[in-house]
Amino acid sequence: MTIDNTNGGTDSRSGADTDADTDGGRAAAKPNPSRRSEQSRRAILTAARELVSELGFAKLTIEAIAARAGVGKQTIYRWWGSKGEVVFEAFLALSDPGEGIVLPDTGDVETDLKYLMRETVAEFADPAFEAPVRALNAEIINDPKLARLYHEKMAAPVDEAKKERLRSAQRAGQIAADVDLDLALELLYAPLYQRWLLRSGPLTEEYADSLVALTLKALRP
Amino acid sequence: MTIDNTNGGTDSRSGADTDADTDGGRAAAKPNPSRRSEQSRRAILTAARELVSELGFAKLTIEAIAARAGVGKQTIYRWWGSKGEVVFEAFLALSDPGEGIVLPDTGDVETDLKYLMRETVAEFADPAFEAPVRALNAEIINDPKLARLYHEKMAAPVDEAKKERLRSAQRAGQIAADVDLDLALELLYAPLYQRWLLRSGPLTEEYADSLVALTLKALRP
Amino acid sequence: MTIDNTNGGTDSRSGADTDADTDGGRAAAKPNPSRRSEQSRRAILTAARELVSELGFAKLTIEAIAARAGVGKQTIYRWWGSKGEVVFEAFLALSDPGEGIVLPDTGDVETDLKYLMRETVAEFADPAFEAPVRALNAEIINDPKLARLYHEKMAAPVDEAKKERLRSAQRAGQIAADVDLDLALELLYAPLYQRWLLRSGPLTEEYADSLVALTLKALRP
Amino acid sequence: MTIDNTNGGTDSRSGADTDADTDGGRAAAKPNPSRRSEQSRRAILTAARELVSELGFAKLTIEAIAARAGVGKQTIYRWWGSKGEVVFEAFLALSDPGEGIVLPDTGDVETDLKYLMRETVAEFADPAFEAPVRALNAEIINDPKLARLYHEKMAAPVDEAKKERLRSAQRAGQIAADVDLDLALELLYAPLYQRWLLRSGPLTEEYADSLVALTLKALRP
DNA sequence: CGGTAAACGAGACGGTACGTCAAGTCTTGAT
DNA sequence: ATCAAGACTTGACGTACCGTCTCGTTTACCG
Repeated sequence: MTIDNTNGGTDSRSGADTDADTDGGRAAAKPNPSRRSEQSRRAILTAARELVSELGFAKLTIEAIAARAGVGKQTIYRWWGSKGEVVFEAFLALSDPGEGIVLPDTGDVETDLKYLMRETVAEFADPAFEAPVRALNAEIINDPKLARLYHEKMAAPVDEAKKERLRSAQRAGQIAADVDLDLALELLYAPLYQRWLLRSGPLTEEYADSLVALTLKALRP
Repeated sequence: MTIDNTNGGTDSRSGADTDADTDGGRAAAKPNPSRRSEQSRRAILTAARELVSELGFAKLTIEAIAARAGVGKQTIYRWWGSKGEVVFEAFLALSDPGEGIVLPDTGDVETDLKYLMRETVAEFADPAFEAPVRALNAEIINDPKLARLYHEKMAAPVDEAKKERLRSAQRAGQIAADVDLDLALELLYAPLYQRWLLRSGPLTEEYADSLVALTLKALRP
Repeated sequence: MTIDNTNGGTDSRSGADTDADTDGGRAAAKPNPSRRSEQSRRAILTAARELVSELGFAKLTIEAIAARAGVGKQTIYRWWGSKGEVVFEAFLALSDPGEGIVLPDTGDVETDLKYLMRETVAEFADPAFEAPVRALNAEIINDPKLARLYHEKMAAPVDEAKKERLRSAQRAGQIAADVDLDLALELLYAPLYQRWLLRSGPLTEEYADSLVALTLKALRP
Repeated sequence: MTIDNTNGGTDSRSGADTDADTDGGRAAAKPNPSRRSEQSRRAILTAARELVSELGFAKLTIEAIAARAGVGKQTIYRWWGSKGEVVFEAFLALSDPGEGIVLPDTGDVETDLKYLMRETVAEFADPAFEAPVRALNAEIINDPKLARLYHEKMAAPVDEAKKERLRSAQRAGQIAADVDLDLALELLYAPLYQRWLLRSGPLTEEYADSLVALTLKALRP
């Protein structure tokens, strides 16, 4: 984890709105982040992570998080705006890779993509991954703010690494130079993700291979 | 979301299920579907539909449905196993097209697909469509049973129509004959759906066009 | 203290009130007393009585009453407006003597009053009596509604019995015929009650005797 | 209500107490009264007084006092043991007459007492007097320590002045020489006080007059 | 007269209880 | 027997204060 600044990351109030926040007269209190207990923060995040795995997101309660963390409920409400935010930050802390992500590059884009996609299929089959990620996605559907955070903090770094691999393929002449890489990524991953998330079909390695093959046909120069 | 009730299924209308069930000694009640009040059923479904649009799924309550429908809570619990089931059946009743769906076929698959995709983009931008469909998808994520029902009752017929159009394109030599049409459909729709559902990017007509163009490149003979 | 319910009183059993209340439009719910659970009511009252004795009124909580009574909090909030009302009704149920109170009448008013007053002194010294009655009085000070109820339901019958004894003394020529009996009663009891309630002095049998002697001097024909 | 704090008393000014206390090893802090901020003390007392009038004692909170006084909560907890103590000292500071109280003495005890009692009746009717005094009395009921303090610091001086007037009447032969003046005072005031405090009856000037007349009958030589 | 320990304002903390809401179950007439 | 109505137990909600515990920041005493 990178050294934290005052903001701390998930702070919901620093939302999309332009936080000039001169506070013309709002009654709401503004907790001072510099006095925040790092110990409590970590205990809450840990408890949240554990409980999501144990109960699933829907059955998770703020009270249970507070109890497990040995923390007053107010300490949660003071720093997070919803159950979703807590859980999201818990995931964020977990998944934070620290530095850059580098994907394998054997020189053959098809080989590498098939490897990546098979890996993703395997990951989706892991029950420890399943519950929390489903929970997060279900929340994202109904919470634009969370969606934005998710894409900024969690998806973007990974996507950037994948696009870097595609750029390398472009340089190698394996993919057309004028292809929109964002679109290309969606073509590759969205079908897979959707099958898993919405259970619209079986997820096998063969499926992953077919998907890569078909997509690469579209991307070829 | 909850495991299940005695009924064993969401579809309350399929009374002819496996209801041989002479019940050897279980204490649980077995409501007799033949005595069911059709009027109450419709009032509940209508109330559910209205309330999902007004409040969203998360803020929808069984009590509110019962109140709006002028119905006792027990009448809902008697025939449905969860909030999700009620709402799903409400959608189902709404979207039921009765008979087959036929998509336009001008002879040029690119034209037709672009039209279809632009139409989908427009539909996704309609607020009246937004709330309930997001709600349904959020539930599907965490409820395999609901997912199965959704794909069987709602998605399948539409998908079949789309595949029929692709088959027509295959016959016209515009799409390779050996393409897996399910996969093709996913390539086309999953990126669009994901952008909307998970808010991973802007949804424009240009995007739809690019998506069709790129996908068709993959499908070409 | 609390606003009020339509009933306007603590005694929930007196359904025959003046309940003209056609309800012009208030949104508040009106629970139907005929469906009330007598078992829960009694459990609540019993728990309240016990807990006041154990903890005192100030440390008594609605939650504790509900827990001890094996009852949901809502069931308390549904039928009573405040902690004070519950406790008051608990006392009321306890102290209800059913029928009329008759005080001893030896023919000599001084003897009888001294006996009565000494009895009162003894009662005040009983710890089981102390906590709840202090609690009730403390509430009465700040709650006019409760005060009215107290005087109507609990004090009035006892006072009437005492006045009857004084009337007997008037007939016997031991007390002036034109004395205001309410005032006489206050002269007798208020000093004693105040010493106990506000702890303004020691409560002894000698004090009771002196008080009776002095008061009777004032009441003599 | 709570037993006590280290300080041992409500009167924070009596710094010279039993403060030999060299403290052999207790960990508890001993705030040094000489460093106490007189400004904060006054702000707290003022805030307490205002807030009791505005909200009543029950709804008064330490936090509100601290906020209104512009003071940290700890500053209150450092010097007082309970809400009751703060409020009591606030009253005490208010009512402190500085020096001795002298009551009118026209030579006729009945005239003077009726005047005094009517004045008391008027005082009781003043809403500014009502809230805080009721609050104080309600606390006294459940707090022996507060009761003792009240009688010592607030009641005693006034009672002494009244007894002085009665002594004067004894000297003038208007009251029997052997009358217990404490008892006499109670006979006079307790009925009035009780009517007001427990709302047991209307408080009028006529009532005050009758009370004086009847009591004097008991006190006559 | 400058250093230092206290008291101070502020407010975050672990808690308890509040009064409300809804869940799902159970009971009572009415149809 | 199902229905509308709604009281019931349960449990979580989000809020208000509790009394304790740091935080810097004055303040006043003492060396």
